[in-house]
Amino acid sequence: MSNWTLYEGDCLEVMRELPSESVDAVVTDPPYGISYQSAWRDKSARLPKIANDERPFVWWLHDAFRVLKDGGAILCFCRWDTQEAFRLAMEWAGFTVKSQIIWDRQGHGMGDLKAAFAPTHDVVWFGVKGRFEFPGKRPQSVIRIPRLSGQVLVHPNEKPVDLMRWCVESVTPKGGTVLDPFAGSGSTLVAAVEGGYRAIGIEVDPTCCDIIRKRMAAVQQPLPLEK
Amino acid sequence: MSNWTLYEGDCLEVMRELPSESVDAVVTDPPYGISYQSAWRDKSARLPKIANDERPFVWWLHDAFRVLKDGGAILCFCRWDTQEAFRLAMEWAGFTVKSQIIWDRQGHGMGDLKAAFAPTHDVVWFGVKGRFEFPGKRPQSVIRIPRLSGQVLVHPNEKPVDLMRWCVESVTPKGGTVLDPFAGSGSTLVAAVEGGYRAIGIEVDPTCCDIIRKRMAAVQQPLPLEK
DNA sequence: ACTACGGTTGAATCCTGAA
DNA sequence: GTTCAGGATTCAACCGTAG
Repeated sequence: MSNWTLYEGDCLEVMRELPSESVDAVVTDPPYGISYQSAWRDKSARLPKIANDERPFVWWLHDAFRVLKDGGAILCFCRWDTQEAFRLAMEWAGFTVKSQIIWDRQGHGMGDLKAAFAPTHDVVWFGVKGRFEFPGKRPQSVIRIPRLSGQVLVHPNEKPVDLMRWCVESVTPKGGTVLDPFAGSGSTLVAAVEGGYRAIGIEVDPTCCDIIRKRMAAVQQPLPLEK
Repeated sequence: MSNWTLYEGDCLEVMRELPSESVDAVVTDPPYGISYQSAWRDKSARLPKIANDERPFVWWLHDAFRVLKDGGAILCFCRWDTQEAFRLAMEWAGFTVKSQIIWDRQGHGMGDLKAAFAPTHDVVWFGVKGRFEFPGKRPQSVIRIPRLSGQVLVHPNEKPVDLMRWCVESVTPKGGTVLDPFAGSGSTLVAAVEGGYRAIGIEVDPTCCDIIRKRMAAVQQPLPLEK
């Protein structure tokens, strides 16, 4: 039996079916706007980008709270200018937001070249349900891992596995279950399963799902041979 | 004639008297609104409470906007959990908040040891009035400078001069005027004057003012002798 | 009286870097 | 090495007051 599951479907619908208090941690990178189903596919289809398409997609947080065990944790990626929406929604969903974590990715995109600092970081909110305790050493609020370069990307928003491993290991009890409702390129699942955790992923885009299954097949190679 | 001025008094009263559009940059570290008092050891050894620290102290922002030249910038330090108050108030005062900057100070205090990441960063909001342009290279959003330890003067939160120099140089035109309405230990003034800028400081605490004057006297040593 | 709540006090926690 | 102080804290315990 496999220690990971991928649901191909809308995360709101899938999460509704997941049992309460069944996962130890939620680690995810939700979309910001209405093109959340697949920013990637939209891009290749050359849909025009709407300037104010920055509506944070927070509706999964309610079920995320229900599905999480008491004493469990959530790590939610966001951008500096949408962070407050996610922080508020997390609180409203029942989480206690305990920390702002900074992913110092050391490389930047463009932004406003004239009048804005080159953004080399992303924000990750850390929230808890009930009384949480770190499974290991207390981690620090800044994590410095270079972002993936454009050429190795299989997904526009792909996170380094090292980063996701740090996330998972920081907040999940050994062997626990990690849920990523926006699996995307699957880095969270790879990191979790490689680290000996159980993983549940949800992804609506079929192309992404194919990529995830391919990546996970490689991970599933006999673990003892690795490392 | 000196290239720096220190006003000993309440920043709201002093700023009211400053002429409009007279400074190129505001760089400051206001009371966070966390009612902080270090409670290590016994009561008698405690440092004095920071004035105006009960709630986020944002009332200076209105005059800060007026006093700033068009095209000028503001850098405002805050903590992750009070940052939103300052961002909102900056926008209300007229600034356009362009960037969130992270000071990775690489050392942390205590916080919630069980259920919060060790906070090793502070947030700095970057706002502009009108059309701003960086005087030099476009800076990045994460600045990594170790915090001071041990040699604290009076404030529990003295900033490294290197950090303030980076702040001042990033946003102030060469030889411009920098205003710090919460001069505190005076690091901003030291950094500005050392860098060939003009500096205006305001500080309400007489002890802090003495320390600032002492530090600035050292800075005023013939500059050519310094490195 | 007994609980409920708000405000204040001090103990305790762990990691880092200086001694 | 090894000890030790110190840290933009949080939490529990303890009041006093109010309902």
